[in-house]
Amino acid sequence: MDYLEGLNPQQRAAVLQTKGPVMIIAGAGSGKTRVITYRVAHLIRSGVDAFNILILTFTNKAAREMRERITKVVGDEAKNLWMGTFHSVFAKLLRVEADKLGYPNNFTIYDTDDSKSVIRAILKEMNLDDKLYNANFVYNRISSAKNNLISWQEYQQNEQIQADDFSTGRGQMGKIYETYAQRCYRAGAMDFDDLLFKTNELLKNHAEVLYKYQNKFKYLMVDEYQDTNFSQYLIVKRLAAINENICVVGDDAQSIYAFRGANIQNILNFEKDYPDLKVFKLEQNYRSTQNIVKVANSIIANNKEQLKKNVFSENETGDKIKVMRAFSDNEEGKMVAEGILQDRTTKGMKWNDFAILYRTNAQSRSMEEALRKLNIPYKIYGGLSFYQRKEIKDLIAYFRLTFNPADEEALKRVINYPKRGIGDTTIDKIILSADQHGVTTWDVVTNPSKYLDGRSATSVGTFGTMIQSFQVIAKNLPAYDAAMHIAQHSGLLKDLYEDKSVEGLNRYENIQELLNGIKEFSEREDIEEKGLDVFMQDVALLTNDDNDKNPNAETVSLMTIHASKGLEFKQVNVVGLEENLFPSQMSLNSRTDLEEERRLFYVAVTRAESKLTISYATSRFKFGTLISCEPSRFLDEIDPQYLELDFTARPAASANPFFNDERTAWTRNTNSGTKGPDSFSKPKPASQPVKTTSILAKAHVPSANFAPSDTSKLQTGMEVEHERFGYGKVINLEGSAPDIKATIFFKEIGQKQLLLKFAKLRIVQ
DNA sequence: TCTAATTCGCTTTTT
DNA sequence: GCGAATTAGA
Repeated sequence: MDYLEGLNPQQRAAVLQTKGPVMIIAGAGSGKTRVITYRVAHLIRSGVDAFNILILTFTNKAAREMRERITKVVGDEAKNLWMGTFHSVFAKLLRVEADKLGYPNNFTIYDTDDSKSVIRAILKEMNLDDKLYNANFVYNRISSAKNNLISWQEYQQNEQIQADDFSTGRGQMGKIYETYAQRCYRAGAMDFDDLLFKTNELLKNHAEVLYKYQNKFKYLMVDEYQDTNFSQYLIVKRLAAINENICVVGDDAQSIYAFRGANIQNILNFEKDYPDLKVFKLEQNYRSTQNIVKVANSIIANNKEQLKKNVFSENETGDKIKVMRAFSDNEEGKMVAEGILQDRTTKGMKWNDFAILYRTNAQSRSMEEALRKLNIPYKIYGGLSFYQRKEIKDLIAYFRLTFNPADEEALKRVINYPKRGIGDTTIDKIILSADQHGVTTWDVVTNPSKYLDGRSATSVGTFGTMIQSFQVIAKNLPAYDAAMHIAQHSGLLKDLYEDKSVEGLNRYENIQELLNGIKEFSEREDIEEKGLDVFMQDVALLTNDDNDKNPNAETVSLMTIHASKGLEFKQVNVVGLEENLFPSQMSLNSRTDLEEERRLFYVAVTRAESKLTISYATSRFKFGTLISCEPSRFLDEIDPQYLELDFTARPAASANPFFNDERTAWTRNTNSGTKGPDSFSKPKPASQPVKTTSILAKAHVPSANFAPSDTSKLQTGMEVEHERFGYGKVINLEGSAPDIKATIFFKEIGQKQLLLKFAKLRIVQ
């Protein structure tokens, strides 16, 4: 029981309460992971069989780390715990029970791209306006229906939903949902939401299955409960119904996934579901300085909807929170990078003590450039995952098709890659025939002469035979050999090998890396079945951090705030505190959305242990144009006594001629700044609307006599006019006709490289 | 059917 | 200002 020492009274009480419904409200940095770890350890030490414990986490990484920590306390017994994300745990369960839902056990998991591609195809077939029925919109609408357990039948029968759709002119939504669901079913595929939706269906309609898992999972724990959606909520509720040994852990202040269906009410209403609920509040923050905790509290105090708690810290007071103003996104990057460099030198810190957090991935660019200039090593988390790269998806599509030949998205992806003369027309015909004859696309591919005409039938038939040969190989060879065989005989490896461009080389290396990964899998000793099919089962649910080759490298971390949840760093920079960026423009229409943004800011701030720096820029590039920005309203909400302002930045004189004094006058300047942030807002002249107008967004208006000149005599130093880019000076010419490339510095937009044969230029002099 | 050029839409976050 | 998707031309 030594693990109980070193826990505070609330933590200890939460660990010891192993029976019945329990809710642990864990403030930021309050030792939540420790409590979960020790609670599980305590369950096992008290005689509960690890096989009877199910722990649901939000990310694979969290599950992995938790398992490691539990292993340290209880040893190898931790291997027997069921632990993972909702999606991975229930995908595993569905693979066992799939036949009860009419699915094959080796069903494919469609990722978001697959789903949207299916939707796009349906919209095309139905001849619907793809502006009104935007694929993203349709996908989100179907996704949110599924997350609320509304089937396509219920969707079509629900008067409220129908009225909504008709009022926006999208009366076909129900039909699209129906077709989408049937298409997925025909392809033996489930999308991300189906993994939860179908689990509910299974538990609801098959009493014996429900009973089996209720008795298997006698103890349930759910981490990050504030981020669960209705579908997840009901799975948990159903599984816990007999024993009611259910423990949820979360923090309503850190609920940041409502946009994808998470329902904060799940945590706020938990008490209603379980009247004899025991609630434990962990309020002491062990992570951050008092100033950081107080700033966080003053931010979240602006939210109306929240559970009462008092997060406090007994750590040192710490530095005040520094607020920096920059004049552009690039300058913001420079200030952040210089600050990091300086602190590392003067305080003797390591690069991985620092993190830069931002609202949107697009912001990483200016940060990266600044870090690179100062030779600071950094790593970007998030962004395009390894498994989302085109070449990886291509090879995996071959694997998918091998094990589930009904998988239409995989078929569409590779039937003509590498090129085998099977064009769009033929592919459309395959899908159409499948529809008309009520068979799968695979039936068409394997009986081409029955459904298709001469020439295309031959090439399709050859493709089908090839996939059939892969099926034999995959059945008889270990994962790595099978994968290698498919990569070679599909022609994919050769195709990439022959591409000698930099990107091509990269793609080839990525394929090698995937194959290496499969090889490692083949050689693992803790897995008995080592077929490629077993490897494939997890692939769709893997994310970027599951492929982190060097997690302990000494680098500065760059990531979105969402990705930073659960992490901590000695020093944190939160950047881009601007209206329409943070809070995001999308959030400004409703209180609930705005409150979610505020919780996001709360999450960002509470990642910091000893030093927090916040910054904003008064102008930044967005969609390739420069816009001016106002400081975020969140800055005004912070209690100013904890802040220290750094408004020393001056616009660089030569960097951009369009930063004139008139612009800088818009924003607060140094003299009022140092006294205290009575307001970060710009003075707003009544007559002149200055709201985020794009000062350079307007296109260049060509002069009246604009006509492209003969550019064959163009020389360095000449002044030219471009139809859209405006006036500029030629600073370099390279290459030989007709491929002469000109480097031109345009007054309004800066340097550009143009190919003379394409560019329409008028020579001014 | 394939390739290259052009247009489009995008930037909120992700299992 | 980028990558995907669409379109035009061979």
